[in-house]
Amino acid sequence: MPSSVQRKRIRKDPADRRAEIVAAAAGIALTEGLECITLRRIGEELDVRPGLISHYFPAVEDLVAEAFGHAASAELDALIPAGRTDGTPTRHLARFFAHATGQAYDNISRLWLNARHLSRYRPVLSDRVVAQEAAWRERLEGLIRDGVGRGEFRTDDPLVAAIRILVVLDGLGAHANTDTGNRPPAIRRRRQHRGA
Amino acid sequence: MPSSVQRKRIRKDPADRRAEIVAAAAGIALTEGLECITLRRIGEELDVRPGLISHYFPAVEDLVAEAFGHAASAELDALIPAGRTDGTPTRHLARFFAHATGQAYDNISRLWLNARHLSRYRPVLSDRVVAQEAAWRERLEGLIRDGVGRGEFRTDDPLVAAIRILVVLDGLGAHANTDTGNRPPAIRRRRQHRGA
DNA sequence: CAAGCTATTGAGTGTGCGACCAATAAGCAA
DNA sequence: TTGCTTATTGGTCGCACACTCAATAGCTTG
Repeated sequence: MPSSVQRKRIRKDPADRRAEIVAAAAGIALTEGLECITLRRIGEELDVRPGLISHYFPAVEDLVAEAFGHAASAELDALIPAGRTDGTPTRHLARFFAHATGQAYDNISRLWLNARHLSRYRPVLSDRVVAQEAAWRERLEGLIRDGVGRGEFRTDDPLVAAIRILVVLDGLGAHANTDTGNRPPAIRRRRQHRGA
Repeated sequence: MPSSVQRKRIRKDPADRRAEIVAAAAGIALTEGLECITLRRIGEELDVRPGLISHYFPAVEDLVAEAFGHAASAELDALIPAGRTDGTPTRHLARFFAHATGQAYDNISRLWLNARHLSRYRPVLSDRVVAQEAAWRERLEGLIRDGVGRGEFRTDDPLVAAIRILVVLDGLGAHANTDTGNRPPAIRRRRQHRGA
């Protein structure tokens, strides 16, 4: 009868189980950090033996990379929806800045910081990071290009403008783990977008 | 007679030994990363038993923090000398930019990235990072303030200008582990300094 | 209902880590 | 030279990790 002493096995469809593992790992990555993605930790999260995680991901590094990709691309979709049809570019960009400079974005900043550092040791993760960087850049560039087309923004080079925005965002996000909360207002204040 | 099978003990002055340990740890931190600062690794580096490192640093975390502080403050001194008497602020700032955007700075970028991430888990290190951030900010602010006093730069708020520079530098440095080397020239090109 | 496929478990291996401590010997002082 | 202080060693302990694999049991199919 005891639920913990003898647990009933739950046998799931492999695809579902795999997705479940990735989702759990992505959650851990966001809240606790990528190095907390261990066979034991994920197994505990899903109430499953560590060996099962190994079964789906023979090398943990692959799960780490997958988890990062999952979390990062989900966040990107939330930040700048993929198939924008509603709203103006200006409105979308404003939403982007509002979210990306808010406190709720701290976990994402931490994740990027985490992933960029860990990339030093994990080639598979590194590839994912590079891919996500490209995805974010392209999505933002597309938005800016759209705005330029509609006469809402002015810039000679939407790609460079996008990169500049992302660089500043990365620079601000670098302090997500150490910030004591006393940024000068001039830094905290959202920048006006401005041509190249 | 074999040097490795039975090593002659070398007994050093505690202060010297301690400094030696910190220097070795700082070197490892720069080249291999802060998580490679282990009792075994540092002991090997100095050809000494791991227990000795424990003797000087009962908690490894303290050594990690010390090593980071050592490396970071040494780099700051190399970047912007403490007691500037030679050269103009413009020249010093130019030197600063030249060095901080060069490839030789990659190890420093990696170290900052490393430290900022690890700060998430290591409070002692976190304090050091905050302190070094302040030191860098103040040193750069002093340089800018000097330049403003001499009429070489123009800005209403040297502190904000310094922070902006550092934020961009952090943003660029975030990619030290993943960069594939194909940055658009417009991003690579050193920015002109410009008033607030 | 029976049989087979395979998702899941349980148990074990080897590695590297920080921490701890009694024993040892280097160098200084008497 | 002798003796003392203490820097240094060698060994050990417990823990967490990834990875492996034979045994087990849930589900589906005939």
